[in-house]
Amino acid sequence: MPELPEVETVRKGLQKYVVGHKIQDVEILHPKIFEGDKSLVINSKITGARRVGKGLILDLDNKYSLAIHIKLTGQLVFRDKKTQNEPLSPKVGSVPGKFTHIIFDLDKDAKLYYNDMRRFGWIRVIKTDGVFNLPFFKDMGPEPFSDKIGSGQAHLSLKVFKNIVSKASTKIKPLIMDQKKIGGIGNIYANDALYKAGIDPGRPAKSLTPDEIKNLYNAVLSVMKLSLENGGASELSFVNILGQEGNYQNHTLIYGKTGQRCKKCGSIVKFFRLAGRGTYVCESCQH
DNA sequence: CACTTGACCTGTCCGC
DNA sequence: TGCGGACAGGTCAAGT
Repeated sequence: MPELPEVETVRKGLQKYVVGHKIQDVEILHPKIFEGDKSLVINSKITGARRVGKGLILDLDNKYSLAIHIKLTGQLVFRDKKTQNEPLSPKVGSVPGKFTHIIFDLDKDAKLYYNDMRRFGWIRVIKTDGVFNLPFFKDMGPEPFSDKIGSGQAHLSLKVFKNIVSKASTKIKPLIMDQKKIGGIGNIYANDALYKAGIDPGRPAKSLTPDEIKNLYNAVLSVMKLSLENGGASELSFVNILGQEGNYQNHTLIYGKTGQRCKKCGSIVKFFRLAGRGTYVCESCQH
């Protein structure tokens, strides 16, 4: 579930609360999550928070960076004297908690906790100028909104989107979720965007007409913009930097609505598996 | 090469 | 009440 809007929500929080702090120590409670030598980041100051696709980068003032991926259930929660009384979502519980695996001890009595119930996520120490040598970042496709937010990743303009879609024989849903082709789109927004654009997720990408491509492009931007405005979707474990939930899960168009009636035509929403992923479709609205 | 399946994990939900 | 099994979704590795 953490897709572009969720990860961007975390990035904004890191920028606001964590950037400017110095890392005094790193407590590694679960070694698998933290890759690299923690002594390379201790006593350095955090100078910036970037996002590339669904990945995060904390830049330090010593030419090193922390690359972070929260995968499905990762949480980054900041606490200091001012924020320690802010209510935490039940999805966090307490910090440190049962699923706290990494604790960054920051200056000014602040801490940044990394929680991850399923432990799929990772934090890597890497040289700042080597971030894009990591395959995950190197292979990231162009992104929606990168002209306005993000880190200078190539921009997914309509022209670029058309070029990607019109050439691919892959089914349209797995295509737009392929991070190498387009950065940031995951299952929730792929489902909602295809529904909004009235396109069958199983259509071969190159069968889409220019109008359909344009509609889908606008639908992707629209659902993600709404989610950004709502602080992301908190279906599973997602919370922002203060441990608070987003609200897009209450605005999904078709994601998670199996058996309910389509808001456009009243047909029953169907669920099936496409390329291994849960897929929701209104068969009378999506062609 | 494209595509599918399994692995990584654990909480939640459903049926019996 | 409890137990087994399916399921959730991001990415990578391995298999077809």
